[in-house]
Amino acid sequence: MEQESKIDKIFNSFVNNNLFKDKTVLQSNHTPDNIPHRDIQIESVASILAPTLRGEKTSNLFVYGKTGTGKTLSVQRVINKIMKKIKEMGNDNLKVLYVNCKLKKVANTEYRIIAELIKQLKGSIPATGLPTNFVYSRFIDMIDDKKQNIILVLDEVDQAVKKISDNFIYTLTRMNTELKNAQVSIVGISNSLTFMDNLDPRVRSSLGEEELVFPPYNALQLQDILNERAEKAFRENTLEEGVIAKCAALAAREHGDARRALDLLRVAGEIAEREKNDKIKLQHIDAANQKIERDKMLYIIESEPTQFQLVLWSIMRLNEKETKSIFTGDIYNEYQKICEKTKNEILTQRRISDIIAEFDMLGIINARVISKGRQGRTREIKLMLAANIKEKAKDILKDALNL
DNA sequence: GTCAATTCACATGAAAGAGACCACGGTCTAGTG
DNA sequence: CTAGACCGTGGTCTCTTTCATGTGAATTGACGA
Repeated sequence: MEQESKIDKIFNSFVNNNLFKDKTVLQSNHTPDNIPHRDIQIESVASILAPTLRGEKTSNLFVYGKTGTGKTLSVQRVINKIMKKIKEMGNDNLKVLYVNCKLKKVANTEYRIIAELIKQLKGSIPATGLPTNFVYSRFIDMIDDKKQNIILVLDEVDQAVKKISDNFIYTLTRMNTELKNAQVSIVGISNSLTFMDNLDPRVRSSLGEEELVFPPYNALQLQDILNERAEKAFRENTLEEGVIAKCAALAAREHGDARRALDLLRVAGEIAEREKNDKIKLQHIDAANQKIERDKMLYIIESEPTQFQLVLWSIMRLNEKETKSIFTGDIYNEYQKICEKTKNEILTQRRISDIIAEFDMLGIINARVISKGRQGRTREIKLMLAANIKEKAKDILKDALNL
């Protein structure tokens, strides 16, 4: 991995000999040496997790913050430091297990989360086919075979809880009572600030022994971050005046998402490069902003299952025909017609209702539940795709559905 | 005109089924010594 | 005798159906002024 990134570095600097010096610095998997404006948070995390150095159990920690506020990065930084320190001190009674609950393949269900944990302990467990309790006890056996401390980092727990239910966290927090030798501390990381509120009180009290909030970056802080990275990423004098400020301003509007800011800068660079410009200009940022939005949407649409695409196609057709609002019933009728034409199986209205709700979540449509009095209750739906995306999306759907 | 009851067209929830996937253990078969 | 092929059983996982319940305001119809 590390070798590969080095090779990338070389290739990047030779092949595109104009703007980028090292594009990897701007990519989302890059781990910077320095995390600006997060000193307080990092210190807090460090002081909370410090007892592990003496082999004590730490309080469970819960970290909130919107995407791109450096939560994962900061926690990982502290943990790396701890591991290093532990190694210096010469004991190996500490293990850190990190699971990202958002990654579908890795951890979409209780079973898979535990399976992933076991895998990280160098154990092997089949991807499916075993009873969940069995996997649980296997995990407990594995960590309880000697006296040791386990730090369990659950990234994006809110996703897992939404998918599974909160009693799996409860089980995890309760695990200590079953363990004779080992001790487990849990670090939960969540994007949602309200996540804790609708949690079982038992879970809340045990998981939230310590809480830490990562506030969004403001535009100035984002500028610092961007400046630092841009220096490594680009050759000298490739940034036009105000480019960084603009990136920062745009990203600050998106709840201070640093990852977004870096993406903007990188994509802007790529666009400028493709245009054979020797400088990144302000207009490239705008183009990048649009492109990111557009690519994201199109990618989502493309990778959606057939039934979802059929529903979206129905919505788009209605959107063209009708100038008035669209309602669930209209969509279902249109959808049925299209299914018959394309010889697809017709799902029930109940299901379509859920699919529509999911499109709403994705931001492709905007659905509002309204009551039309005697005409019943329904969703009022608006397509939220910009005109240039719409055309492209239509092509994708036509292609995917053989229309 | 006013007020409460009614009613529509879905929303929203819970539970359960279908079918794909997989592990495990047992049985069968063919190849080996 | 043993390795591998081939079941049957029992588990998970995702998508879906079925059944049940909820809901907000336009409409209705009774009522009184």
